[in-house]
Formats: sequence, C-alpha cells, structure tokens
Amino acid sequence: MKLLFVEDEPVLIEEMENYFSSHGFICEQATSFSIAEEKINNYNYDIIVLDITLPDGVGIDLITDIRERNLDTGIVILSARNSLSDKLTGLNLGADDYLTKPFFLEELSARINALYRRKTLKGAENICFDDFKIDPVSKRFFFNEEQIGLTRKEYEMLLFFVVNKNRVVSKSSLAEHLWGDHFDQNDNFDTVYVHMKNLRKKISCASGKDYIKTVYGMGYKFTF
Amino acid sequence: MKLLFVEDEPVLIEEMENYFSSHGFICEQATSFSIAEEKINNYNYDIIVLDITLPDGVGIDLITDIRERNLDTGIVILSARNSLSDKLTGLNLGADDYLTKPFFLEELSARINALYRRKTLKGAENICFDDFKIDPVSKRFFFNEEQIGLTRKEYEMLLFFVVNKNRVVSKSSLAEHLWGDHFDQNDNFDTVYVHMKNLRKKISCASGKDYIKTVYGMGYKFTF
DNA sequence: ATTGATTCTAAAGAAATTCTAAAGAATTGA
DNA sequence: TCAATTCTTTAGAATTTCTTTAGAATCAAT
Repeated sequence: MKLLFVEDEPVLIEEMENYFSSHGFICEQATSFSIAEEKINNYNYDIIVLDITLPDGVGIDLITDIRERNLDTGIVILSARNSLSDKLTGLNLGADDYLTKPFFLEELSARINALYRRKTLKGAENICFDDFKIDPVSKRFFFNEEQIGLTRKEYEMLLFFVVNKNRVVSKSSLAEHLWGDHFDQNDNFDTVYVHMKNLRKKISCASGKDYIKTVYGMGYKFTF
Repeated sequence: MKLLFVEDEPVLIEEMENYFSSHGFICEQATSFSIAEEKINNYNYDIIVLDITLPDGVGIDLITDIRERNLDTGIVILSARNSLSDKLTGLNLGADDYLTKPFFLEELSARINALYRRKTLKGAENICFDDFKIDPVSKRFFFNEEQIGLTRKEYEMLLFFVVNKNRVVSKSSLAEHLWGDHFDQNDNFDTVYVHMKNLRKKISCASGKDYIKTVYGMGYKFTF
C-alpha cells in the first residue's frame, strides 16, 4: 500500500509520513509541484494526498495527470482555504475526498482507510490460487482456510508476487516496491534475501510446494 | 543492451552507471564531447543518454553523428530546466525522448525501458522465429512454449544474433556488444567460444537444428 | 522498562555463472 | 600436404549471486 504526500510544509509532511509509515503504509514525499509531477508520471501510488497550494504550481492541475496515468489511484485533497469552489473543482476533476487544514492526522487516517477499503473491496474480494487465499482487506493469508501468519514485509512481498504472477520480478523492483525511496541502489539485497527465505518457508511449510522460483541474475518468478 | 552516458558531472554519471548496470544493462561513459564523438563514431549503442551542456561542445551536435551511424539507436536528451528550445531542437533532430534535470533515476529508467521496448518489439509483444519465442521484457527464451533457461551472457548473445539475423557478426563486435569497454582488443576470444558453445548446445538440444553458422575467419551468422 | 515480534546486518556456505587454459579438430593457403 | 591459423570442446578455477543462519537492532505493546 503506497502513499504519496504532496505538500510543501516540511513539518506537516514529516508528521504525515511518520504517522502513516508507522501504520504500515509505504510512504513517499513530494515537496513541490514539479517533484510531484515527476513522481506521478513515473510511479503508481495507491493513494495520493494532495495539498492544492504549492509554491510552484496548483495542486489541482495534478489531478488530471493522476487520472490519465491510473484510474484507480485514490486522491485526497488538502486545502488551507475552506473555499467551496476549490473543493468542487477538485472533486469534479476526480478527487475522492477532501480535507480542510488544519486537521487531525486521525481524521486523514480515517479517510485514507475508508478510501483503501473502497478500493480494495471494489474488484478484488479475495485473491485465490491453488488452496491459498489472500484477503486484502484484513491483509491475511490462508491455506485451506487455515491462517498463515505473515509479517508486514512478507505480506507486501507476497502480494507483489501475486500481482506480478508469471513475470520475472527483479530484486531492484521488489526492493523499490517494499521500501520505496528509502531503498538506495548501493544497499545490498541482504534483507530482501532474508524476507524471501522466510516467506518461502511459510508457504512451503503449509503446502509443500515452492511457488517462487529464482531466476539467477534476474530476480524471482511466482507461478501458480 | 548497451547504453552510453554522455555527461560531464562525475557524480551523476557514476550514479547512472551504477543504477543501470545493476539493472542488467551494459554501460559505457563519455565525460566530454570529444570522448563521446570518438565512441559514437566507432561503436554502436542501443541507447545513448545525452547531456546537451558539455564543457567542450554542444551535445545536440552529436545527434546527427548518431543518426548518420545508426538509425536505430535510441537517444534520450538531458537538459536543464529552462532550455525548452534545446529540447525542441533535439527532438526535431531525431532524439526520442528528453528529461529535465534534476530527475529521478527511476524516471530515466522508465524512459529507457519504454524506448527499449519500442525498439526491440516494435509493436509485437515477442520476437518469434520458427518455434522459438523471445520475451525481451522478462528476458526469457522459449521453444514451443517450453522455457529454455539461458544465462545472461547467453541471452544477450542470442538477442544480438537475432537482431543481426542473416548478417555476419564478427567476434569483435560480438565481444564489444557483450562486454563493452571491459573487453580489450588484446583479450583472446576464449570466453566468446565457450558461450557460443553453450548457447548452440541449448538451442540444438531443444530444436535439433543449428541456427548459428561459423564463418571461418569472419565470425558467425544467424539465419532462420 | 520489559517483553516479544519484526526487521536488518553480517558472515559463512552453496550454487550458478563466467572465465581460463589447454588439447584437439577444422580450415586455409603456401 | 603441411604448417599456421582459427575454431571447438572440455574440465575445472575464479567469480558472482543466492541461500541460510544466527544474532543485533529496532519497533510495538504492555
């Protein structure tokens, strides 16, 4: 679950990142219009929290970029002005929700969670393969109705593999997905290896099969 | 897949080389106009990333050199934020894409991959010949839908042959393509021979045919 | 604070790939 | 034909990449 915060106030953006990353979201920041534009055009986010007053542009203009790129991205608008017209323009352009500054993080959280629920509930009730079932709402994983306890990283990893089934997933893109900005190219893949090991073990303990193949020098491939 | 980075900022060029070589590309650097010119006139690259502001010349002037030499080379221009006219001239002269500095490596990556896809598949999803199929996205090779596990060198070698089908490929250009700068003219071709052997074996094991003919004293020729 | 769970680091060992070297086969041209 | 050159093949050494383990650091909840 990847969020992007577009906001120029350093204190607020830090607070949001802190709060949501500690609540299990993978977070990225964009502190200006131009940064936001570049990120939006090159990545997919599940939800984007968008301040509409930015030093180098009007946040609302980003909404069309977002919608062009991915119809499924949730958009929450933040505005200092409690102006009805901004709100309406934003919602008309395709924002999903609106919040007036100042606000409590808990309120933003409630809205993001609601949006997340709407998004995940919409198409995908449960993801099933063989005797496995993934419930994206409760973030749980089952084998024959028996729950397999996964940690957050393991769950995110599995979901990424399932979404990219039958495709070779490079370690870099896996790491980028799991750690976002915070994974840097010079880091080694030690932690990726460890999480892989643990995830594989849990899956094969339950089913006896190994669904994730290693593609030497390329990455991993999940098939079912 | 061979890239050339033309860029005079040492930090940036190192970052780019790091990033892309760890993502499976073969990379070379040119830190000045003159070096770039020399390389472009003597080697072929799949994609050239070209900073247009260089200490000893204007990068745009290289575009015509590149186009004269090889119509198929992808060109991505890097430019400072304000110089719109440069970008337009570049695109008019035959660049394929441009990127404004500063940028995220991931963005450059997205564009290079897009260009690569456009180049290698030109519309079609996969490259096919006889009962073989190459999927350039996941870098896999199939015979009758059965995957043939190739190592990276074998895969790059095969792709080079397929791209140059019906043409005699010299060992030098093959080595040049596979090892770039790191292959030096005094090296012998022992490893080329070994990889050839292994690639041929895998192909003929699957199909019973030998697609790669030896042209004594010249090189190899791939036909189908 | 203490506990327990998760995540990360580091290092050793395994496995796959890549390269080296050397011997033998094929091709060329004198 | 035969020497020189070029290419093929093989075996194994070196290197790179991946797995596994154990324990340290971090985080979360009591």
